Amino acid sequence: MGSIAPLGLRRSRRPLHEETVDQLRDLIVRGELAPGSRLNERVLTARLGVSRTPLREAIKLLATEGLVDLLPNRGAVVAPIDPARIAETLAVMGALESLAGELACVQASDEGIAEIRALHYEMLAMHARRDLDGYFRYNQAIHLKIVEASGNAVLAQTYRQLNANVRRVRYMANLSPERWDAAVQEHEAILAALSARDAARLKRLLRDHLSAKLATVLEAIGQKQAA
Amino acid sequence: MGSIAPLGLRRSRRPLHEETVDQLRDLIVRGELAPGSRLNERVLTARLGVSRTPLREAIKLLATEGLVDLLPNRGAVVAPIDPARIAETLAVMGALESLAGELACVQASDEGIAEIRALHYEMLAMHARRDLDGYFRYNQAIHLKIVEASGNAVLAQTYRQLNANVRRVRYMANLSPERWDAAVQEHEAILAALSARDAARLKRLLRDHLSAKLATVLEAIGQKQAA
DNA sequence: CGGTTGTATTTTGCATGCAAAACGTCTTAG
DNA sequence: CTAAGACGTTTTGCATGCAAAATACAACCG
Repeated sequence: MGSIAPLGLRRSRRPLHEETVDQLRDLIVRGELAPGSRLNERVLTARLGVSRTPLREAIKLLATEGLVDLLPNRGAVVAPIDPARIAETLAVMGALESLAGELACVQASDEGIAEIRALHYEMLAMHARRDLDGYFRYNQAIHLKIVEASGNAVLAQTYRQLNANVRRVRYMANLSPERWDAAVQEHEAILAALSARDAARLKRLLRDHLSAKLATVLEAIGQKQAA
Repeated sequence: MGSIAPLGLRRSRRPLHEETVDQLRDLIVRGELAPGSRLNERVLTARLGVSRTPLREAIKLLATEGLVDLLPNRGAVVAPIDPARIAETLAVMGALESLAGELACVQASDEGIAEIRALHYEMLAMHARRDLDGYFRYNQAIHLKIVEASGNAVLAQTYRQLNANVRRVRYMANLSPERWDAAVQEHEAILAALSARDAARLKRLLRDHLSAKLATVLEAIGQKQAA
């Protein structure tokens, strides 16, 4: 089922452990490795085509990101999706985006804002087509761009790290049409505030947007667990 | 010169790579491994008494914390103290503490607040004695307690991680008497707002306190680099 | 028949080995 | 005297080996 390790041609410049981190994180975020499932080293080395050393380094990194739990002497498991933890994470991300919005209103270049606007329209296109996957992709890209537009690299990295954990939920959550439409409206307002470089307003909008997302996500998780 | 590895009695329950992360982080934060110095694996294995495997795992973890920089095929160096990066980090920490304060006003138990008050008085004692080291220790403890009192574990962990990077500066920074006194005053106000569970006020105080800290730290770094 | 203990197997945790890349040095040509 | 190149050494990156902890299983005892 899973794709075989590509092997062969390694443009040697990318360290194997980094590559492995990215592959593993992707498997976890996309849910291909289910929450709670054990990370057997022998199995994963075979699947990813690397030896245990870089694999173990990768697992430890992902543990600090909260994507896996380390059980001493018993290996690692994919971290379960804990609604309380997701809520906490989104609260933190809300504070970060809020700060990012403030900074972006001052720091962002006109080109940067233009790029965000472009992504916004791409997202609208996905929304019009009811392409949920594409929508999520552009949605993510927009939020990330805003965070990057803050010009604060530490902020951006912290945000990305937290985000990995939340993205996992997406593959379980089906947005209701109403919420989807509302989210798009919120994005319109966000873009307008950013374009006007209205920091106070953007800050508030981003925080509210994240709050709404939190509610949506928690509801989705609730449904999933009830099912 | 450096202390020899303790060796011998390992209460086997603590994984060696974790132990190594903590030891290495401590060496870096305390400045015993100077910013910019290379992390030679052979040297460090000898110094810490572990083999290369857990050491390398530790180095990679610290890289994600921003305490070391990884140079592909050329090992790792202790991350230089970059004033711009410190500033960015403190901005993020300000947002986090600000959120933590808001939450703590709602979430904290009376006992939790009492403990913070106790730490505050310990800190005052250190201030009265002009014990800068002790002061810093209690200062840290207070800020950490506030963050923990938010009841948001993700927030607390994120904060701690960022904090490691800032703590390094402390060992270079000598507070001016005026700034020191002002900081103590700010802490008085912070404690008062927390005791009153005045979220809006605490939020603002914490943000301002961090801003002042930022200014202090940047100035200290400037002096150090000028020297 | 249930529970417990002894044993084989698996799996992890750590140490070490091996090849390739980087680094330093010495030589030599200009 | 400088610069460039070749060679030897060091160091990293990854793979693998080995011992201990954990797990699974089975026989034995109650």
